[in-house]
Amino acid sequence: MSEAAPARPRRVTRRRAETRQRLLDAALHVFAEEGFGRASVEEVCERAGYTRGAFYSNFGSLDELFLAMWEQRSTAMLGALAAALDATPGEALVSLEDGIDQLLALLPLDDHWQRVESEFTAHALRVPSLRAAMAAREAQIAAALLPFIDRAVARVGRRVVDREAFAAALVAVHDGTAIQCLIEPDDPAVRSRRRELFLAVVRAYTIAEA
Amino acid sequence: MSEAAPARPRRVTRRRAETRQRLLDAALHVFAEEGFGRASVEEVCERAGYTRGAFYSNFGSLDELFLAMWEQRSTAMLGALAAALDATPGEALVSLEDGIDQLLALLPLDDHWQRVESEFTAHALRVPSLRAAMAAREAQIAAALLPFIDRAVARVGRRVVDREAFAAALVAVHDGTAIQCLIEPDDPAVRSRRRELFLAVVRAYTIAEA
DNA sequence: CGTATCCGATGCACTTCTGTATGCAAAGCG
DNA sequence: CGCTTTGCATACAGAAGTGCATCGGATACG
Repeated sequence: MSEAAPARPRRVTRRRAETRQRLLDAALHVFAEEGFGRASVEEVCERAGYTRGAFYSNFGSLDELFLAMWEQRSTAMLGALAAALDATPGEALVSLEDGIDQLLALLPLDDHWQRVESEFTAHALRVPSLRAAMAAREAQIAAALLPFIDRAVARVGRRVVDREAFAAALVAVHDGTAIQCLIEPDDPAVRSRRRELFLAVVRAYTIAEA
Repeated sequence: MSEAAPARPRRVTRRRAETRQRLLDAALHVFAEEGFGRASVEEVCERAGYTRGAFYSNFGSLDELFLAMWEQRSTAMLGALAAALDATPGEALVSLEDGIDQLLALLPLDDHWQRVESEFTAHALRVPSLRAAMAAREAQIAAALLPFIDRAVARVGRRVVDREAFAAALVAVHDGTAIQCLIEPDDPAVRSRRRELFLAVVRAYTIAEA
């Protein structure tokens, strides 16, 4: 499932894993500061405290590194989502508004990540193999999200009509409003409009349970 | 309002204007193909049929060129919008669905521009001066859109409740779904879900006139 | 037409990045 | 405890880009 191993995937020693992780962490910062397009292997390594030898021993290219980064991020996000849902007391019904607020709290709007991801998305659209990888991953995430959506919607006493369409709508609204929040981070109206839009979408794509 | 003049703004001769325009046109293609981050002055010049001398005589940097490009684009878009506004036959009532279809037809989803703009947006978020310029321009566009929205909504027999919020929601939905359309350009379901989402938003932010 | 002024080409010195090939220390294994 | 494998540093050769300074042909203009 995962990407083809970089060079020689002989074993995954502890040392190697740590180096990999530091490179990944450094890369996020470099991408955020310089932009994904202007980032160089050199700078990522320097920031991580390694040389290019370490990089090419762990990844084949910056693209490959990014895909690894994305997998980490998305699995972590799914994990957090699962944890949050499990933590909520069983069947307690919540108001729709409260449910939305809880959902929005789960989407942290990390500036760095948001910027990097949108930039990489644009980049991936240009490279067929990357686009395919991204679409596949996207589908995987959406599939993993569906059961959560059902549960969350049930908690506010509603039922989803078309799950696929609803999931796509949520993603679109999230992406679109996230950009606005980043452009004008200090305007509270942007945030409240974001909330309102989420509310409207949930109302439109679900119906109140009897 | 516009940026500081590139190098020496002595005169705007015909020759100079043409060179400028060719550089701008070439840049759009290069940005679209290579990505804004990976594009080089060199390649833009080569594609335009000039050397770097011409470039630095007209622009101070790629950023500066892009801002010029953006101003051109957005003013052209506003012009087209105004033209469409004037061209629509007076008061003929249309069904909501037809209205949405007409709206979607007006948003051509130009691949090149869409990609370039989203990438540049991410880039601009990193540079305060660029972000300010972008926010200002964005506000200007939104203001220009408002009258169009009012008229369009009136034509489908409805009335907007909160115009600002509605405009922001439309932009967010447009941005979010545009990305999805670019990621999976061949999936018709994506397009129809886009239409459905627009419908839902219009229904949520407007009320039927008596 | 003649000439003063532009405009872009050309050449250059410099920096940055790439990818690989080789070497060496440390970690794993019998 | 010695030997093998692993993981990263270092060295190297070269490609590509940058920004400037200078020059000559083109252009506008009286």
